[in-house]
Amino acid sequence: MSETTPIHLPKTSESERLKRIRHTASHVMAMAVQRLFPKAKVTIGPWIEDGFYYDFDHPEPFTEQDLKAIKKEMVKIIKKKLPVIREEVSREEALRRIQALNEPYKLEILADIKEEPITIYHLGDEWWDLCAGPHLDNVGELNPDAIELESVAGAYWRGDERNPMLQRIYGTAWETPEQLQAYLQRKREALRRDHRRLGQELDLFSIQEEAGGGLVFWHPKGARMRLLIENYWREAHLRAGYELLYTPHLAHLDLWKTSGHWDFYRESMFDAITVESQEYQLKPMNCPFHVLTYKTHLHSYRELPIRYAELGTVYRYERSGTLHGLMRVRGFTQDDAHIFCLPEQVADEILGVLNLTEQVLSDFGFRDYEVNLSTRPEKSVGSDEVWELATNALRNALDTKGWAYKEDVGGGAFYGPKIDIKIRDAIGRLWQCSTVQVDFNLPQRFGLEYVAADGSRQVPIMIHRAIFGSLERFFGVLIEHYAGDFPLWLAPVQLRFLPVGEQYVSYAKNIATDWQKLGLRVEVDTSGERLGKLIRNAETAKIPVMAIVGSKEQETGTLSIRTRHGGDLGALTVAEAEERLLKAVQQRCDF
RNA sequence: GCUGGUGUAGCUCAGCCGGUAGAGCAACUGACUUGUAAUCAGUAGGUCGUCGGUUCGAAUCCGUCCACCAGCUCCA
Repeated sequence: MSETTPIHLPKTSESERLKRIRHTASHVMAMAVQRLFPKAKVTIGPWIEDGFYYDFDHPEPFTEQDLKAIKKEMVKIIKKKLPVIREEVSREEALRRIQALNEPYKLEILADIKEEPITIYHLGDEWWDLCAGPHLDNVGELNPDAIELESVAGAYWRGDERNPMLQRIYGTAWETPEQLQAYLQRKREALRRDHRRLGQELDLFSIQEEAGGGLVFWHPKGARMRLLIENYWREAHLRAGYELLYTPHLAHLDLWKTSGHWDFYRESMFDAITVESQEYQLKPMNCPFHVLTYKTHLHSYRELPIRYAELGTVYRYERSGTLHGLMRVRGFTQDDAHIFCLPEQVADEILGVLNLTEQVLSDFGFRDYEVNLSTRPEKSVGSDEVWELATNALRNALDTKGWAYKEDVGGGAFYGPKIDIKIRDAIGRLWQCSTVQVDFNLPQRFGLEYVAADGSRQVPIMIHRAIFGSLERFFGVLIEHYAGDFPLWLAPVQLRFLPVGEQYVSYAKNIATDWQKLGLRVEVDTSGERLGKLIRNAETAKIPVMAIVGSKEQETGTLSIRTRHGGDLGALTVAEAEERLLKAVQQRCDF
């Protein structure tokens, strides 16, 4: 693939200077807004990793034009070089001053501040805000050419949808104009890689209004890639000691009541379907089906661990506003697996999952991860001891694996703690894909058991895990990671023959037919265009290898090879080209 | 679901204050006989997202619903 040099830009949290710049910029923006729109009430305006925002309560929506005017006003304020002055006041004094300004949201914020004295930051003597800081010493330190107001969006007061909707203005501010340009360049790069755009351009998939939002159609080229991904996955799992299952897409609603999903997950489930006065539920998860499969036999401790894997398609209700290309959909296929094991096997099994995950992800080009361990949430089932045991098992596996991780307290599933693995893509973005969860809940609910060495019946421990997470999302991430420029082994079309004239089409077709039989994905361009156009078309289709055929090639039994990244490689015999192709595919490297 | 924006040909988009649609690319046809990122000419292609309203007349104004986009909220 092409080596896109990652642009290194500090995040706010990594830079004390940026924190000050963005905090101050946010206040300057708020001041500018209130000068232009006296009806605007201020709320909060923190820094975020790439910039800052400020939420306003204002009766009319802000427009793009308004943003330009606000930026202009900010520049005026910056040019005044107003000093930023910190003042400490008593709670009473702060209250008095806020009331004088008639800022209701500030009153609420004040009520939430526990400490005293209250800190206030003044911009000269023209404007002030409650704020903990830190700030620049003077607004004149802001560089107007390193600031940009980006967008307006709705946001609930205090992030609660029962509260009034405010208007949030997003902005970004940097130390230098060069940094701002690099940031904007990174945004353009993300846009270039957008899987929704590439999915259409490369004809990989579609989501159609006629069918409904969040429902994915895999087109022939996308389907070829999915098949490759699935085949890889099945082989890897069979080698790792998993058994493969296929289970139905729906089941009696009662099954979901037994599993607990009806109680804990109903808001994400489609409504039940009534058939012959019985209620059926489209599955939002595969676990109960794997549990039922386990239950079809009485198992001995000698059989454990049992590892069931399935590419299981699930349907989840997602609110319409949250759908997003392949990343957030209503129907998707999980690469799901459930491991039933003995308590003493848990640590090893989790380690095995982490090893398999690393192998699979790295084969797809992802070698950089961010790992989170999520602990017990408020809404959950099971005893404290059981949670403790499960959480420790995950911790131990991570320690053995030697992976650094962060703990997300309260971020676990309702039925157990989990490890989440985010993968870092070519431009440094993180994507949630893999997950490993210990589940002490479902086995109990379904009365799972095995016969122990002493003949007693015991409850097995269940581990739930996915590596890709969802094939749809993983495909989306792959598209963005490679910018549609897939490695040879994954490319939907690996090679295209470009005949210089129509009389060479049959020569190309003969080789193409042979190569197809070897499992290579090749095609012949029969459009009859000139070579320049044929190359251009192959390039825009991001086909990794081109084989040019004309009189020279036909006479000598050769192919002139041009690769997408290596340019013209000159003539190779058909046999040489074939060998190199097969080898490159097998080794998952470039031609 | 909420706030704001958007929806015109397969794709990207133009179409002012209302007078029943246009470009480029793609597609198709023909000519050109072509050698490493765009040959030329022609043809065809649209209930202007949906349904309703205002009007003599609606792509254009109003309402509704749907979808998408930026966020919020949610997210096993």
